[in-house]
Amino acid sequence: MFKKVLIAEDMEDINKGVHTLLIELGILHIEQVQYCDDAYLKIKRAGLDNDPFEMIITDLSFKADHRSQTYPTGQALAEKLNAEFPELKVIVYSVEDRLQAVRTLFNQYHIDAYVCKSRSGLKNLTKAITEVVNGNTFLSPEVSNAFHSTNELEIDDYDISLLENLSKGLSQEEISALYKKVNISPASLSSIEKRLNKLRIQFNANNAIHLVAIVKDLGLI
Amino acid sequence: MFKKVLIAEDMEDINKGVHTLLIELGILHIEQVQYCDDAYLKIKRAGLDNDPFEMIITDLSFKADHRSQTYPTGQALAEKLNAEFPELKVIVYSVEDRLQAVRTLFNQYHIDAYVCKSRSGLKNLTKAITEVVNGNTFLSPEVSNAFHSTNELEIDDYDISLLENLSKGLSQEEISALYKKVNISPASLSSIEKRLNKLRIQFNANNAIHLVAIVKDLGLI
DNA sequence: ACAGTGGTTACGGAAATCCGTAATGTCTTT
DNA sequence: AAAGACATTACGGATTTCCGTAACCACTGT
Repeated sequence: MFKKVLIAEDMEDINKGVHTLLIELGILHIEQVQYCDDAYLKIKRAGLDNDPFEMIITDLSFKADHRSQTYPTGQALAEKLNAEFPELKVIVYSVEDRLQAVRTLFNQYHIDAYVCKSRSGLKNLTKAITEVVNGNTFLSPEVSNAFHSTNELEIDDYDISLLENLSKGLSQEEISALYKKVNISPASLSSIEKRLNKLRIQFNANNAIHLVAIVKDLGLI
Repeated sequence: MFKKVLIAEDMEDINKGVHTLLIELGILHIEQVQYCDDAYLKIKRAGLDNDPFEMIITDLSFKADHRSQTYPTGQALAEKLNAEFPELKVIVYSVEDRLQAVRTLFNQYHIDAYVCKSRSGLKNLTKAITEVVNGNTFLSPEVSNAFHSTNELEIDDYDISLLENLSKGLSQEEISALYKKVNISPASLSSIEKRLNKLRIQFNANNAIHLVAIVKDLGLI
């Protein structure tokens, strides 16, 4: 079992719940922070002191408040940690169940486990810790089909990008202009319309609003 | 301080966090349930055994699963408890910060405290317990304007219904026709447009797609 | 009763979407 | 080099959304 673990979670109650669990698991040195920036600083300092953390358990979303943050989300923190402390084990513990987000965390930021907060969140968190201790990875059942999945054959990164920009409030014309600027092809309004039309048919959506609602529910964006 | 308290909260981690807090507050007899129906049964049984609970701390939303429930939400539970056990102190502990919901809980179901889950949720929960012990009520600062309500820029059930129908792919004209059919007022296309415009401003959304994406992210629909 | 307020409805024009058709481009195959 | 397949772009019109203005209620009140 690990000896030194950090918890990054803005909600006091959850933070406390996880803390109690870690104690029960026999972890001796546990530290807690409520901001990603504090997490980074603590890890950095522990490294300099030659007494590094072995693992961090972090949330994804941290409610913004008066303190401006370099790493506003667990995702940003994971990216930084992966670059600077690749040996540190990272468990993400979040309500988020978007498959695309989970994929990114594993593939690009090389996290070690992803646990969904849910009714049996702590059970899964326990399993995840056990697996990570043994050098394995862990994926909550809620998002287990993020990898060995049969679905979403037809849609590619371009489609995802399109849907994301739509959901961010860009009009199709603005997306066209954006793609022309950053040299993404196809960029014409006509092509974007056509692609969205294909997606609407594929997902049985009545209109763009419906489409975005559906793919958000599916966790594609 | 109370001696016998019940916690109703479906999320394991939060349940555990609150539990630890209650121990620290010196409450001797603490029981925990993850379903509202179990909460009701435990309270009922304790009453029959002449060893009633003095207080319950309950969440509002309980994620539905295979077990079908008589009281699916904390609100339903609060209503029942108010009718059957009026002397039982009730603290609602929820992420929900909709003023209308808070007002209903206090005015109709006579709960004793409402605490918002947030970064400093447990601090407020501690205050709430202290107040309730002394026979007072407590209201989280996040929703403190639920009663001294000068600002009424919140969203009501009509808005939610509108957003849900939008996300289901109905056009504004179809929604208008639907509302006319089932006698929901206002039903005119013009009013629907106006209401959506208000919501767009409120949520800083560029268009209807953006709006639906935002409220889905917020979990409003 | 009369102005004032706020909510509902009506209308019109600008913008964005939806959707079909057609032209152009690119690449492969022969 | 020609033909075919397929992706990209262009264009036009119908529909829908967006947004401002204004008329029409109901209700309030010194």
